[in-house]
Amino acid sequence: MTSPARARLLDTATRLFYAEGVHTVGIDRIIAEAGVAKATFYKHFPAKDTLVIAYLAKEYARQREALEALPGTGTERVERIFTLLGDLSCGPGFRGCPFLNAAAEFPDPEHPVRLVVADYREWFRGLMRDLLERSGRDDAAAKADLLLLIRDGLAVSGGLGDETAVAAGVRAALVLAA
Amino acid sequence: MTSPARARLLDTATRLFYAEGVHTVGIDRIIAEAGVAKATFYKHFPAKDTLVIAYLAKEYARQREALEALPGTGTERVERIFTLLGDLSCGPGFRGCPFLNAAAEFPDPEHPVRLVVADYREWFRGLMRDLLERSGRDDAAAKADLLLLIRDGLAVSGGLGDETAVAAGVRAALVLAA
DNA sequence: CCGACTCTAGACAGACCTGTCTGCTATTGT
DNA sequence: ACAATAGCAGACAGGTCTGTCTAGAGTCGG
Repeated sequence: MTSPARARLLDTATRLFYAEGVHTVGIDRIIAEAGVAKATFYKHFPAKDTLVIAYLAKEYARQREALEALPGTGTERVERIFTLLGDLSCGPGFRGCPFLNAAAEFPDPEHPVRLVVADYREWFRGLMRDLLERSGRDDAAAKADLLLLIRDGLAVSGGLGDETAVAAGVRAALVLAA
Repeated sequence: MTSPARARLLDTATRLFYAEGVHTVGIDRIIAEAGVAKATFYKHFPAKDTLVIAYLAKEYARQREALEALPGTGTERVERIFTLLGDLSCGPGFRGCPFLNAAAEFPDPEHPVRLVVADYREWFRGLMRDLLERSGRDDAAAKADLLLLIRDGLAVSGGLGDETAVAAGVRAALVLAA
């Protein structure tokens, strides 16, 4: 189903979009670094926006798999998730949340890119609420909202190289889940 | 010292940069909406980056004045600040934090734009720490880190139209200050 | 009244952008 | 063997971007 050229395009776009932003990276550069002809690119992706959406959708699926595959149930998994997020946010090559970075470049809230971002956030919020409820926490919905907000803060702080704020956010999330 | 043309340029740039992003708004549009000739623009701002930095510096000064002029001392003012931030984040025309939005468009952490963003965040963190210390809170530094992270989360959530997350963030900040 | 200064209007260069199109080659299924 | 498919290479059009430049109009202090 997925051709090697398409996969190379998506991988290259993922790397460049995340590292340098969506608007600053042009099609020419993506096809050059992917080693793909321009006509081939436009065969697989009718427009650049399509590629951006594919990039975010793939990232969404990747995170979903990663977080849902973590061991533990209920708040135990919440703790694992935030510990992992904190480590990633301080790790090399971290440049913030791909969804938040993309949203900052697409001001129109009705744009498909923004809809993927909204989907991602709703999924994360629901995951938090389910895990909290599974451990019998009251106010699971409100706590899930706060965990989502802390997640955003971790991504921002990590992307700006503020490791002490990341540590504070992880601690707060662990307290909230405990 | 500041000419009317320069002020008009900066005001127009502030409006457009905040509403639509830095890279998507071109010089031509700014000078057209400001009613200023191109040569005049390049006389006041040698390059577009200069205008971006002036935009952020002015926003920095504006927020600094606004928050430092709020009544109350210590944690009382922290509470006022986060209540205000929460209201603004849910208000009309809110499109996220101008510093975080700009940072997302400038990946190089050494870029002058990023340095202004870092300055702003350090000021906010220091303000929080001072206010907490003034009220005799222990772990003022750690709490200030968390308040900064919550501030980031408020801006992100508000910018994405997530009012419930904003409310959760404000509640958490008030609890933290109490 | 004059020289310095600020501003307007807009042409222009050079680069870069997206997206289309034409040829050509290699592979693969029937 | 042959047709269909996938891909490569690159020219091209039409637009937008930043930044420079020319030419002239208005203003104000001395």
